[in-house]
Amino acid sequence: MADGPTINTIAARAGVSIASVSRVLNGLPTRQETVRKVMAAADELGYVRNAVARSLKSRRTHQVAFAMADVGNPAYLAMLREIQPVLKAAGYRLVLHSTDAVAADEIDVLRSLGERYVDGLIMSPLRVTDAHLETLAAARAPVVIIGQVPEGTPVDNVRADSRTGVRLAIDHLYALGRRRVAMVNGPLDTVPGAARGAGYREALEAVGLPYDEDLVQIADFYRPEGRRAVAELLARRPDVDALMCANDLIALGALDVLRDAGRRVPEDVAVAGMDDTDLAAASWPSLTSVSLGSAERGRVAAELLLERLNGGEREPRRVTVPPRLVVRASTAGEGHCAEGRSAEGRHAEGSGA
Amino acid sequence: MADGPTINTIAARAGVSIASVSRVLNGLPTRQETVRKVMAAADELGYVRNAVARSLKSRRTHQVAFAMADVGNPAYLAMLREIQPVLKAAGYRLVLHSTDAVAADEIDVLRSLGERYVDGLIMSPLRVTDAHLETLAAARAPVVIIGQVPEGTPVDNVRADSRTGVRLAIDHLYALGRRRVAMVNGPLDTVPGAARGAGYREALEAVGLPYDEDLVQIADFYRPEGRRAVAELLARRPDVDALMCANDLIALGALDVLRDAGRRVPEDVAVAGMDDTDLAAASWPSLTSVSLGSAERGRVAAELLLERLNGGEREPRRVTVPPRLVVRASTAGEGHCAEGRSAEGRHAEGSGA
DNA sequence: TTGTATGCGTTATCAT
DNA sequence: ATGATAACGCATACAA
Repeated sequence: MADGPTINTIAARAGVSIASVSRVLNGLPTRQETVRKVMAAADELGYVRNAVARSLKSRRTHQVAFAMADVGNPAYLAMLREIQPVLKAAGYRLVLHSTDAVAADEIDVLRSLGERYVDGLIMSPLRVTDAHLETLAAARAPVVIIGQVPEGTPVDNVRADSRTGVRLAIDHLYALGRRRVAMVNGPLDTVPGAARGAGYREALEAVGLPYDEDLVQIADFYRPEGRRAVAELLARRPDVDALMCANDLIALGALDVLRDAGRRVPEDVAVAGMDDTDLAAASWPSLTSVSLGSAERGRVAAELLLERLNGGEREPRRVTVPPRLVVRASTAGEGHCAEGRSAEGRHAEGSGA
Repeated sequence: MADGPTINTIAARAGVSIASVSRVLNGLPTRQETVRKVMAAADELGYVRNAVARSLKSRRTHQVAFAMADVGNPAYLAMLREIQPVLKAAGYRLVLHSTDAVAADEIDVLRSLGERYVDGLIMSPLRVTDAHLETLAAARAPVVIIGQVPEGTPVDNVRADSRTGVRLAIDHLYALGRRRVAMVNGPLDTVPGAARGAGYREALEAVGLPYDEDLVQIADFYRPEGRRAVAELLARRPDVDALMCANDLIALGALDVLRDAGRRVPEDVAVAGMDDTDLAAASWPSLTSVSLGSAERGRVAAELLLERLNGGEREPRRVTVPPRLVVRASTAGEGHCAEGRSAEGRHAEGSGA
């Protein structure tokens, strides 16, 4: 852990100037003999370039930040899994921020771009406030937002379409013959909650089912909340034959309650979730879920950012990633584990003994 | 995104020297009037300290790297979830590396410490080779290894004890009256596989059960592999009444197969996993699992690193985190969802609409 | 081809 | 209390 050698050390050792050392290290045209001497000295001394000094000079850190609301959230992790390799391949390091969905923290991250420790930022805020937009406009580095931003905001923007996502699921349930399709939605004052609620109404209308307030139940986006909500719903409307849940955790809660109540899934009640997290494939019965393309959104965001880092200025771009319905046992019915059994062998075991 | 102001800009604006600006910004004793002028100028210009220049001068980046084998692995994520807040609280940023468990990549990360873009590193390698140890010895920044390193390696080291972990589970199964306890282990040439195999033999001996080779089946640490292995095992030994699985994914595969075979869990066959990932609580029946303290190992590693970053030199320390058995429905029996229903409401929903 | 000298934005030492 | 100035390690314009 002793102090490492610098180009000065090498220059002295090789008997050349620091300029020559720098040139050799950067592959600029140099006499063979000099190259040899420098490389030899560098090797012997175990020289490694100082990234900080290099950044100060070049004004590039080759670091990119990703600010997620919560490291523990599977949806963000799906993004992270895609973002990481894209950045790595392009020679960028990833700096991770967890903001706990606190607006002030998110704004701090935006401001901190002025410190110039990263070349750009990918951020996925839960909701975008005016303060966000203000800071965003003054951001000192390129930013890509995963989520909803108002029209005209001068940043690249990657969004999901959960509204259409809900429609996909409802169409599917309807096609299976379900006619009393309830919605267990998240809080309506959240962006996802509002969009999913709207999708539900639209979808019912599209298939010609009446909208019945009795069939809508609000739950926070957690499993215990899902249990509570579905229990209430069942008490009020024991005749439901399908549950559209606003995310996988709520859906898992629904499965718990239905099981306890002796309702078979999917025979008596079909259940669909959203987000298509790892948990959907792990549950039993495995859970039909609407993928909102978290992974793809992450990948696209990373690509947009890289484009801007390399290419420089261009018009802000907006990309919407289409949802996709992943049908599993909780709605399909034939052979509970039909799907959900294919490609989930991706998690290697890593704990030491 | 214009070029930000520097202390020179501020000095000019405030009519003082850059030295005074720096002093004010760092809270060193300065005349009130000067402070006022500098702060005013800084505010108006929206000044933000350049972290790169600062690092070059101070030789501290306030960044720490965490190198995990696979961003997708829940065990590493559990570590990350704990590491992140600890570092954040101490004013450090987190740089994430995913090495895909490739030794060469891990060694690259160790070498890259010479670039001085981080002040320290937490690394969790799948296995530690001689090349690792060599590079480790020459590392240019403090390193904490999560995993097994040979006695005498000059780094802080946090380890799990999966051997004892297996014993906990076997004791539990024995106490429940199970007498034909099979082991579905990972490959024996991996560190975890070897340790868990040893734990199994030990545990059997401790409770007075004979070791029967027929009851041991090897599977890779994935769910489909778990299915394959358990199917073979059942064909060979239909009389097993308990399965000790080397990780949760294998255990989930076991549940699949047992269900298809019409064996009730836990009445006919009890199943235990390892790692206590999120999946264990999501499955049905919920899965009894041995926690190897991934979260705590992460936290301890972060604390050890911080200690060294603040305190400077001291003897390398070694911490072993004890395992803990988390009993759920797959072995407990009374009311399938008794446990596993408590505290898994932690994942907020984050996907935009 | 090579060396000298300057600047990147800070912090810190030294005079004043 | 403040200002001029020298590093920190590197890249490069310019001179030789």
